[in-house]
Amino acid sequence: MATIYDVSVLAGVSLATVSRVMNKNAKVSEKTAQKVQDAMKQLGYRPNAIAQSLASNRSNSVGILVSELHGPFYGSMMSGIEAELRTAEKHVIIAAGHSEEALEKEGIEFLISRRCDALILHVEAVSDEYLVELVKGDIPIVLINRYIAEIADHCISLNNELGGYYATKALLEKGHRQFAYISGPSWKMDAQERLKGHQRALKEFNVSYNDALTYEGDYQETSGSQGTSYLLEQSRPFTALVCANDEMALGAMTVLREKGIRVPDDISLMGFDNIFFSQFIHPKLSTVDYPIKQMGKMAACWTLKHTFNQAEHDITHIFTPSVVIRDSTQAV
Amino acid sequence: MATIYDVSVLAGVSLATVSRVMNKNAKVSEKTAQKVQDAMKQLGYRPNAIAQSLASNRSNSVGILVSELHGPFYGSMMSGIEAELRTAEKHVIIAAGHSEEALEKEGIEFLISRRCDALILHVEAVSDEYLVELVKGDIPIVLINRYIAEIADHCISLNNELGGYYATKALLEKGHRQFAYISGPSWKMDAQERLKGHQRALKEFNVSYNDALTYEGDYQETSGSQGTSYLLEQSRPFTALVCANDEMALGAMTVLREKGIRVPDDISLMGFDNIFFSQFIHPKLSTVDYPIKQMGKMAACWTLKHTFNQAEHDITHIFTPSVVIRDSTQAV
DNA sequence: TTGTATGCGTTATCAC
DNA sequence: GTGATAACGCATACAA
Repeated sequence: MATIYDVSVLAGVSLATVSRVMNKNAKVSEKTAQKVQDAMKQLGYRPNAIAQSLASNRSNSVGILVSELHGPFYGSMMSGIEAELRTAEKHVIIAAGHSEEALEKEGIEFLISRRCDALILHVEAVSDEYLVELVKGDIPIVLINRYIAEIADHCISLNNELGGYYATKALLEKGHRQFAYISGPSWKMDAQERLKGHQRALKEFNVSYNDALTYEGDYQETSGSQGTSYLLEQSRPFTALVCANDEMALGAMTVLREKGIRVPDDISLMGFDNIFFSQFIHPKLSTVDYPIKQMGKMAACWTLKHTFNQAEHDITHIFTPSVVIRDSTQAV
Repeated sequence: MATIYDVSVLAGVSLATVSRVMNKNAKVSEKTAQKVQDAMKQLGYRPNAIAQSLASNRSNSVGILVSELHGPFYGSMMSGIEAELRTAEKHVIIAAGHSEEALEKEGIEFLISRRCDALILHVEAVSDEYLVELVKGDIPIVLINRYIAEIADHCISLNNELGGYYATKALLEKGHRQFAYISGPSWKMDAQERLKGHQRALKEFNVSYNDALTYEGDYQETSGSQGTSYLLEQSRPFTALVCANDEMALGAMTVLREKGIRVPDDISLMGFDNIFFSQFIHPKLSTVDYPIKQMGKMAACWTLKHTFNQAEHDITHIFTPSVVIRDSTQAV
């Protein structure tokens, strides 16, 4: 693979000059520039980004850590980030943390070791302290879907508690008083918050929260199905089933249908996230909108502002969820 | 950020020794090794992967190019690749090509410039010639979902034509004789192949292919909806609707339901890909299984074999699709 | 077993 | 405007 040196020889100029025409950061005469361009083309020269990074101490890339590479949620997030960064001619480097502390740390190490100019992290397993410490380092870091007071200006998050509150309140206002709830993993902050919001809404309407009608899922379809089966077996009647995310709501819907329970006639079903598919399933799922794509975009803007000094971006740190009522809920 | 030099000074040894204990590739006495480890810990030393790459000419990472970062198809593919590579302690660098020639080339350039040790490409817009040429370069490249005869051993692909054939044949065997078809973008190879398979099956059963009952979609839900509306307007009856992928089938299902047309009672619906969601929608979608996750895994194995000399992997180059009959199809 | 010296492909700071 | 040349942080052949 041709190097800058080869180009300089062929063009009959110095290394420095070749570098200059590549980066257009200094005056080079029209004539020599042309010679260099020709030489580059002739050799099929491609700059070695690794060497560039080492020498310049910047890589024009931002690292992204997500829990999983699949799934509608992370997909939207990655797309939102990438789209914004691409317009700024920055690249993304993606790693997966799999919601495990060791892997999340390893992923972060990897991204730092690759000398990303900034990091966008969706982490769930590492501690607040670790993150606070990390942020003190010399590489700009922004957290997505996580709020830590001490480093609030590094956080782009959704008010999950409010979302949980809205979801349940919407049902309460439709007259529902008997609730079942399928939560996310209790160790995940967002799952906790959403449940808290659910409970707050219940309290506000003087409906007692029933622990026996709460099931802890893992945010996947299958656990939504299992949870629903479990809840139905409790033989305590409920008219509304709130799920902590759309995937589990989908699993729930499948089981309800199998058991001949009609949605929303017999049971109203509420999801969370508003993943793209939720509007295509039947009945169309009522849910809470999580503007993850915009948040990804915002995180990308944050990095542009803090790393690449594009000061024109206004950053929204906390996003507010909104209820989307479709066909899976009705008044009781 | 501490460098290897700082560590060597603190530990009172040479640069080379520090390098040795990092890479464990040469004998170092227990004692000095310990000193070095301590120094590294004390300084919070992290090796600079960029510098390592430059010096050693390998990066322990493989580059992946996908069309989009979102969507169930690419999500599964990326996950499959990453899972396999992680067990081999290799990292993954992902870029998006957005099915546009310029962006795909740019993405490839990026990955090469980052000195990935190998590339796994899902490209749709670049030409065969370009790829053949690319493969001649010094970096190992494997293509996923694309078959080019000249470089067949670099391809991991599905027999899309056969999939299309199976899909339609399954319906024909159930007695259907009036078909409508929603295809993918006609410039995409896999869309062409699937359509060909569809036509072959029809021919085999002496059913004439009707151009007026074919709609070209873009593989997205929305186009499935649009296509279905269009086909219905043709007022030429059909009992079976074959979609070139599951997302479009989902869009189709939504429209059919809105128009009061029952699936499968009035119209049988067939998808393609067997995305995870297809088993959770109602009625459960009959489809053609595209083992994209395993194919991703296989592509990863290919790179391990060709780049990192892990010869133990047996590579399957062409995967065979299989029909999955669920609830959206029935005999006529 | 350990140290020295050189090179990897660029950028950037000087001079001229 | 252009050309030497010293970094950048590490790996590695060669010595010791």
